[in-house]
Amino acid sequence: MPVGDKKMIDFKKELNPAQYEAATNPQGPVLVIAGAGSGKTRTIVYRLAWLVEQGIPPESILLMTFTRKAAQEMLTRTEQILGRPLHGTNGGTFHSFAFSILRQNSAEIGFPNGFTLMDRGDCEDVIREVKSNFGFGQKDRSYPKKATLLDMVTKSRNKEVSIDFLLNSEAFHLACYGQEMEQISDGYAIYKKQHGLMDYDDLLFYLEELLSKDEFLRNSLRSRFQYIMVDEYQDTNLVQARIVQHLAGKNGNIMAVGDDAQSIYSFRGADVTNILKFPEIFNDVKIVRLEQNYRSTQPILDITNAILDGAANKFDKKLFTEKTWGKKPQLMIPLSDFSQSTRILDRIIELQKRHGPEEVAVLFRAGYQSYGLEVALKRLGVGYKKYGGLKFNEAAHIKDVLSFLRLVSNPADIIAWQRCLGHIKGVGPKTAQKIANTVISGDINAINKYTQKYSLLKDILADIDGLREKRSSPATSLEVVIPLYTPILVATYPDDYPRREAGLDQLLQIANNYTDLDSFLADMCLDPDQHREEAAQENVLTLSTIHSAKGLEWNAVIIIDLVEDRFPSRKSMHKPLEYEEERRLLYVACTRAKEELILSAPASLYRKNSDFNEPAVPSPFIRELDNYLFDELHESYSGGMNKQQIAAVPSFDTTPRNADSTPNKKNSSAQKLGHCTHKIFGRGKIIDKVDPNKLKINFPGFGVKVIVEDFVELL
DNA sequence: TTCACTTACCTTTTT
DNA sequence: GGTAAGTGAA
Ligand SMILES: Nc1ncnc2c1ncn2[C@@H]1O[C@H](COP(=O)(O)OP(=O)(O)OP(=O)(O)O)[C@@H](O)[C@H]1O
Repeated sequence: MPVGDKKMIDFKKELNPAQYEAATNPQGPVLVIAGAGSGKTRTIVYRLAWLVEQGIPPESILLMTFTRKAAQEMLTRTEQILGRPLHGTNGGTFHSFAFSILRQNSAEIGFPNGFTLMDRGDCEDVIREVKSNFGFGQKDRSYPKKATLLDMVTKSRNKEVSIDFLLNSEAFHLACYGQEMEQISDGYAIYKKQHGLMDYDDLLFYLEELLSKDEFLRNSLRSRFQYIMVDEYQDTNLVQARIVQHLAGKNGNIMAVGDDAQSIYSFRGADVTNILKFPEIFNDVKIVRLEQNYRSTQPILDITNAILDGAANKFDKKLFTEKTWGKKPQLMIPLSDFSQSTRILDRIIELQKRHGPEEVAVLFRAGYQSYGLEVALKRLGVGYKKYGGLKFNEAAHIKDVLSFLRLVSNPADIIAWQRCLGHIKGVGPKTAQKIANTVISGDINAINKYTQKYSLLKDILADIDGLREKRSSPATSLEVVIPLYTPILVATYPDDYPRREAGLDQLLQIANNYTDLDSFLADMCLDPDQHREEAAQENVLTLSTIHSAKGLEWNAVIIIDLVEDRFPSRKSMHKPLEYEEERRLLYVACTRAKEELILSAPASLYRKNSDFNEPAVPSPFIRELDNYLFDELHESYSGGMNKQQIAAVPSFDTTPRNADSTPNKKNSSAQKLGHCTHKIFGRGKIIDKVDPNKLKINFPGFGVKVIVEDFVELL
């Protein structure tokens, strides 16, 4: 018997009793609902290992996660535990799973010639096309932009509410466009269908359609996937939950895992009621709660609990840890976002010495917030990998090249035609469409007329036809397309083309991993992060958006730009539901830390329009925390970081100021508002009181500023 | 219809 | 200070 290197796993030793119960009871529906760091992911991994040890065929296991990377890591982890490879287990996202099923059954859902997946930019292009075909918003600058329109269209789809309802509930200022948006939405759907295109939402809805109408397929998938596990269930949307029901059945061997306090994707239609109602939807659900946090030290847990305590709807999480030791989190107040980069850089280097380069991460709300730090890191030669933010395959030159390959696979893809042909001199969107229609119709004479007029067109068409006939691999195809495209690249980006050429090389590297063109093209949408892995250096610092950091952990975590307007983002400030989601986002961020947590709230932000540093207020989530939860460090004008002198700095008091300590709004027109002084701008004249606690002040030499009143001293 | 120029408006988060 | 959309000449 080839027992060989097979390890014996002591499940009882590796798991606590609740985890053990969840991992080793595979029959029937199970819900694991528990706080951050309580070992939910670990439970899934051990369940996988346990199933395989019991002799369950790996290919009868389906693992759904929120990124492919997460799935991959869990499978790798399982292999390590088992001490042998795991073949045939299906792990991925709902979207990638849906794609794999749909491409084999495309005719059944009305795509007899297959379909092409669109990324965000393609969808926006279609929206623009549809909008202008309707003639909506012509010459009207205030008309919602294509990005906004697409947001509303997909959000109404994901939340499964009408556009009117959506606008009334969360974008009231757009409510007057409801009728036209409804039309755009319909037009968008028709356009996609006509041109063999699908967006991310279509994958899910068509899969649902297929599962509900094709009983044979449903049953065969059900018997194929006997054991289903879904991670991060709090961030699934309604249609995903229905897909799970189709696949598992109400009595199926389904394990859902999640934490309602970590729901951070409602902006794209995720609905936390999925996890809360799970016990009602499935039969005889075994509910497992985990209460021990194995990740973080007590002081970090204290601050994360305090962040949740401020939530409008309380979470009943009582996490405890045995790591009762540990450093208090630090709140750093650099003088500006500019100096934040250097101060943080100092800390990174110090932390990496103690924890190792890979055990340090910098997290932020939005991708652009790390730009300053990235410049500083590059200057010092500190390696890093970045997750989140701008996507490699959304860069114009990558999309250009890919659009050639898309035409090989789907000639009906007008959006791709427009990209390809748009670079020919004298050809714009309209001509491109005409040419495309001619090519599709196969009218040789008409095609020849065009190729005579546009010499480049001849080469393009010949290459596309050639590649289609030879059924060339993705890499071979790129090797044909890139030389064709390079002159265009050089002409379009005269100062920038070397960098972009390098990007095309990287694309070629990725293409080498594929034999099938359609899989390659789909994965460029479904797994937009793989180029990062491709180029990633080992054992380096991580920079990541918080969304992309979900489920991960590091010894030391730094969160930057924790100031009002940036975190929470300005748009969420006045929308209670979004505001609460921002709070959970901060909770997710802080709970990534095992031993050290540093929060940074620069005292001023550089504003491009005024070309000045304007004072910034720490995030309300920070202001509302009790001071004993963290140590506060302020950057002095000489550059060092000092423990705060309580009296010398403004207090971040959340309680409204006493009315008599500030000028009275009621009489502001009649009454003199007086003067004040500010740390940076000096003495100024108060012009007006705006918001509940902000003042409009004219500082001689600096101009008019709006400043939170805590930051000025009234005279 | 295309393209180069001008102007308005912001810059979440992701499959 | 960068993109997206409108303007007007060719
Ligand atoms: N029973 C246990 N014994 C030892 N370590 C554990 C145990 N359970 C979990 N851990 C460790 O705690 C850390 C957090 O676990 P895990 O990532 O599974 O938590 P999680 O609940 O998925 O967290 P999150 O919701 O934040 O993603 C990991 O380092 C894991 O190895």
